[in-house]
Amino acid sequence: MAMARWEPNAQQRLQQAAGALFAERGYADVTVADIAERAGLTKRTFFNHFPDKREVLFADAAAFEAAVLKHLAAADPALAPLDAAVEALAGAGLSDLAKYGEYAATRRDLIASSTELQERDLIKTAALTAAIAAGLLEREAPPRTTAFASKAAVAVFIAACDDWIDSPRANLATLIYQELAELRRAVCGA
Amino acid sequence: MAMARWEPNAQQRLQQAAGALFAERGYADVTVADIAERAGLTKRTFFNHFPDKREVLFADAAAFEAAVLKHLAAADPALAPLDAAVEALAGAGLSDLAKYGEYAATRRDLIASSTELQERDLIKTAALTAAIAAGLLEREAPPRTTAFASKAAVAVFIAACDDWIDSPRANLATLIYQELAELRRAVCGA
DNA sequence: GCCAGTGATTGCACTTGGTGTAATGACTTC
DNA sequence: GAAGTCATTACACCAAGTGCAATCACTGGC
Repeated sequence: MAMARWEPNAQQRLQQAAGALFAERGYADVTVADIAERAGLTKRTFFNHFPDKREVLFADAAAFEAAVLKHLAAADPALAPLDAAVEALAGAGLSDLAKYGEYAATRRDLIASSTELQERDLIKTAALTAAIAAGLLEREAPPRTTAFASKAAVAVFIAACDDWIDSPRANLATLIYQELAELRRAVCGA
Repeated sequence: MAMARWEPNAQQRLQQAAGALFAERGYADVTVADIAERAGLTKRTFFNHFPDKREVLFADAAAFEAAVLKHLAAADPALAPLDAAVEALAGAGLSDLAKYGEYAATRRDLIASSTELQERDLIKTAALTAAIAAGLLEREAPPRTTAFASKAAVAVFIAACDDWIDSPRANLATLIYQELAELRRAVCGA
């Protein structure tokens, strides 16, 4: 309250405060009031910016989804649905995910520590999958194909991201195509 | 082993009360106190039987998972991981899912109406997927293969269940293998 | 400089989900 | 009939989330 009440980046400040507090005490032992207080705001203001406590960790998922859709629309029309989806994810991941840097591992561990956060994570990737499926529909692919292809692409992407977090020196695109090969082996025989 | 203490089926009564109330007024407009009252119990007792409000709709997921694992352990060791997983899901689904009958559609619509319930549904299928992956590991399959094969099998099973709900006269096993063929087409080329 | 307007922030009261703890009730066993 | 067990209950409590009205900071017109 001693500070000026009108600092410009409320949303971002809340995200940073939440990230710091979660890293210190864990997700469950941090209250929304705590987060707001560290950001110099109030609980009520937190809920003006985020619909619930979990969402503060998933705010940029929408931007990533938009990036994937943009890459998907720009992908070579000759590509098969699965390949187009994988390429779109790779393209968006290379630019969008690189900035996460070392924070990615912390974030992954944090999500893994709370079933609440896992649930939110799952529904976010489900939304991404559905968006990709819709994007594939624009490419004259049959609905069932889009459903399976989008799910497969996202599964490959997530597996590759996990690989990348464990060894960040590797090239994400390379990891993605390795996992894609693994998927094809698992699904269509050795 | 006292069988009849008070009314013996508190858990079941709570599930039925919840199902009825959710069908009447929707998930969001029913409170836990409402459910408990209709079952002749208290809010506190509800939370003695279910860890939270959503879980009352997913109580039998554990039994289904156990059934799948049993079928998986009994599957032909010569089968490829994906085929073994699909067969296990088909076997468990045929016996366990048939008694849902017409309630299956209501339940699906209810879950579709609430993001809270979708999240819980997603984490339950994720748990099932992980269990299947662990079961496949027992069959000397490499870890990455088990991850992708279990995810693919569950995706196929869910797609087939959706088909079955829309046309319950069809044979679930047939639908499953049709969707499996669709998946292979989507992942490994036309 | 004064005044109205806009939008972010806040205070407050309230509902609901969920938990810890101690007490009560019903039923079994000795 | 006393002791013991276990489900149920009462009660108090915290945290998430919402609706609503009141501020606050800053904008522009005058």
